[in-house]
Amino acid sequence: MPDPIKPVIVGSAASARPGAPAGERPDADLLEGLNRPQLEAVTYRGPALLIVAGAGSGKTRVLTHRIASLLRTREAYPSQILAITFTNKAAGEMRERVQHLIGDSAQGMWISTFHSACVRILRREAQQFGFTKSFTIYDSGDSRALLKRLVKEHEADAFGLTPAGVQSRISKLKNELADADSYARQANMSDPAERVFVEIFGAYQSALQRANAFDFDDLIAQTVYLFRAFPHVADVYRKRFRHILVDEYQDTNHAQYALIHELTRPVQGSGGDSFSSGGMMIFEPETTPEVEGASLTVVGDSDQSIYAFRGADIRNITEFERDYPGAKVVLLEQNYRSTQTILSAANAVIANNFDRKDKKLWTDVGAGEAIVGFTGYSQHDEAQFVADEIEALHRASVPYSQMAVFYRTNSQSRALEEIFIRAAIPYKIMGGTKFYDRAEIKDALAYVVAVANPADELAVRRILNRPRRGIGDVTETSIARFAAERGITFRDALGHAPELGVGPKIQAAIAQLDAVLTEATEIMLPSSGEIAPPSSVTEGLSLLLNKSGYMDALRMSRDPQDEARLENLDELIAVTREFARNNPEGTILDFLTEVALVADADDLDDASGTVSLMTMHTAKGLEYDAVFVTGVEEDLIPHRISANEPGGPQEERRLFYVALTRARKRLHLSLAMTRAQFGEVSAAMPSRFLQEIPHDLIDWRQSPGDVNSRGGMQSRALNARRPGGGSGGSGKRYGDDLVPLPRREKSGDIAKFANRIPAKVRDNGDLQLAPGDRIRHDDFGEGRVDAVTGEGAKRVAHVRFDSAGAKKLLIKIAPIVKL
DNA sequence: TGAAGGATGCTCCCG
DNA sequence: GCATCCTTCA
Repeated sequence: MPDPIKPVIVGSAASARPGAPAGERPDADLLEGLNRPQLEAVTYRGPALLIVAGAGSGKTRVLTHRIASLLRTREAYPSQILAITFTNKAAGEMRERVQHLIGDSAQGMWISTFHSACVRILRREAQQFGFTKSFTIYDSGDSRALLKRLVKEHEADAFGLTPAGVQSRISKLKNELADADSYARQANMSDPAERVFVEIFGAYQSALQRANAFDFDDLIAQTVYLFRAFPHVADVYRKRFRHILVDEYQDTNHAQYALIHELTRPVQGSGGDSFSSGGMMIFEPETTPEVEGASLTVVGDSDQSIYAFRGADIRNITEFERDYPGAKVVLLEQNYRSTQTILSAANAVIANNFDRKDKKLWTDVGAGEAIVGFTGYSQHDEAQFVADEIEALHRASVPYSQMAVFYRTNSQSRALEEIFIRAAIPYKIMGGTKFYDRAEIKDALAYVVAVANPADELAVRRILNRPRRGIGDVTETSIARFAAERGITFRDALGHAPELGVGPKIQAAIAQLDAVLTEATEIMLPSSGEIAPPSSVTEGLSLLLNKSGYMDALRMSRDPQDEARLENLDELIAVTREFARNNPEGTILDFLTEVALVADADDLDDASGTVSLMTMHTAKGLEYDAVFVTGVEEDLIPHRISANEPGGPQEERRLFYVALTRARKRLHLSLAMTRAQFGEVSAAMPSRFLQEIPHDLIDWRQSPGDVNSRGGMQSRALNARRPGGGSGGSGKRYGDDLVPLPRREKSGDIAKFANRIPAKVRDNGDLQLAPGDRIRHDDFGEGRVDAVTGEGAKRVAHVRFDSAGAKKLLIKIAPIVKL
């Protein structure tokens, strides 16, 4: 069945070019070497296509070949293609691969993330609804800072509202396309905390508007709003994009879903002028002047959905066929990445999720190496093992660049780093402490923003006293008051230093800052109206940093860290030069967009011969010959916080599944028996997920049992039955009581798991539960319902289990029965 | 106004 | 264990 295919025309594909004889398709070379489902995914033509792509099943290949095929057969102009990827990096790679396939004719496609695509649209259309095209993009730090001020002003802490809490609620609401007004209508306004929240939400939104700024969530939500409020604007994009492709569809949230929905709507042909731009499409002249909706291709794998915590809605993919009737579904189940051993382990783990459709990945590359397991006494011990193993593999000529180390939380990287430095292993941390999150970089960018978008008060306030100019709270308030009285912006108030009623020294400082900003504005946004060259970004930034005294202050400082800060600023200047090189037409706005959306400085170069360290989330979409999954412990993976969220444990299992399936040839699983967190050492337990892997797949160099009994190298180890909670009075530091293993019925009994895998998605229908009801859960046992919240498919039962404690469960799919 | 020092709380994941 | 916040004092 997986036999490589000579260009075979599959059904509907032929209709794409009725005249072209089989075998002479212009895209024939693009179809070579594809297996049958892949071929179908590339050549199917129709309004909607869902490609269910298991891990490593070649979906990037399918997507790029599909795009290339559309272009090659002249079914689409490049400008009619919109491809959405999950990260900027993925977008860059996809563009490169398409270009490689069809050459320069790929120019003009939009291949980008949701956020970049929306910024592009908003920059063009912002003036439609009260913004200008030079709007600022607030990252989560910026909105946090703004909310902090608002929470303080509204004295909301008295109601238990924190900036972080408010921020995450607002973010969730925006992902659901709720705004302050619509939320207020259905909120319980008799609750004072709720009332204050609504006030803050409203104030936050109007502050953003005043600052001519969007936060991350707004980029999507406001674009949807724009399309809905101004159909003629939406029509422009509907006519333009005839083929929309979305990768990682399982991780889209409701707002993103709605955006795609808006874009794929048919165009109501109010004006007949529209056909010129879509010239390739042929319409029956006698039918109504309506352009049919764009063709939509989505690719996803519900087993790899790992962003529910930030609003991703797995139903977008599971209900695709309902949303797009007549949609074609193609399943890619052959894995080309991993060995059978790795796949078997991953399959066994994910099979424990009760709310999934069964799907089996297979490969024909053979069993390969056993999975290597290791249990360290401490996280340093574990890190040492990883380092030793990496060295051994390197000596066996596995390049460093083909090895990666994953962990659940960023804080785990520190121990690894320490050991790697000592072992002289070249490594690089992906993500983590972000370059653009550093204070000095944010300061520098705030200077640039103050020039590009003077309405952005937050940015101007940020640089007001950086470097120290003796401008404190008092002065800042008088500037704000002056601005309010005169009805001018905060930025413009800086130009009136003598009228502010402050001391002469401070007047001079303000006037100096104003002069620097004005001078930089002339460079980056010349008043003559001509467009400054991209090199003006470098020029303007250097001027701002030098004439403001920012650089000098760092140079004079005796704080050793300030030297590193100077280097970072040099790095930023280098980034602007690079930007100018890559974007001959780039403006200051393009530059700011790029740095706001490319959050990590890691896109630089991966081929540089270093081991990659990253979180399991960051690992999505990547692959390596050798993978080390570290910290495979309870409370880490699954993470402690996930236990009380509906669907949390399942999401953690999917995350672990994603981590395992990144490995091509070698997989290492490691954990530590003790882990230091918050400065204190505590005992750790092996993750329940370890037990879900068939035991004969793991070769334990040192199993939890070994560490437990201090070297009794019996392989009873992990799988051994534990004496029930017994503490066997050992005085040893790593005695039994420190390392209780998760409860287990019988050693080696995989069969137990088999009956937990239902053939289809579990569905309790509209099971009714009320407070006081008793229920039984497959995993947690019996318990009593305390409350029921939510509506429809999202109803959640708050259950107090007799032994497992309080949990929240999604009533529709939880493995529960009413007693 | 700003430096120093202590108290606090936090950390799960991302564009 | 660390960064950030807050108070205190010069």
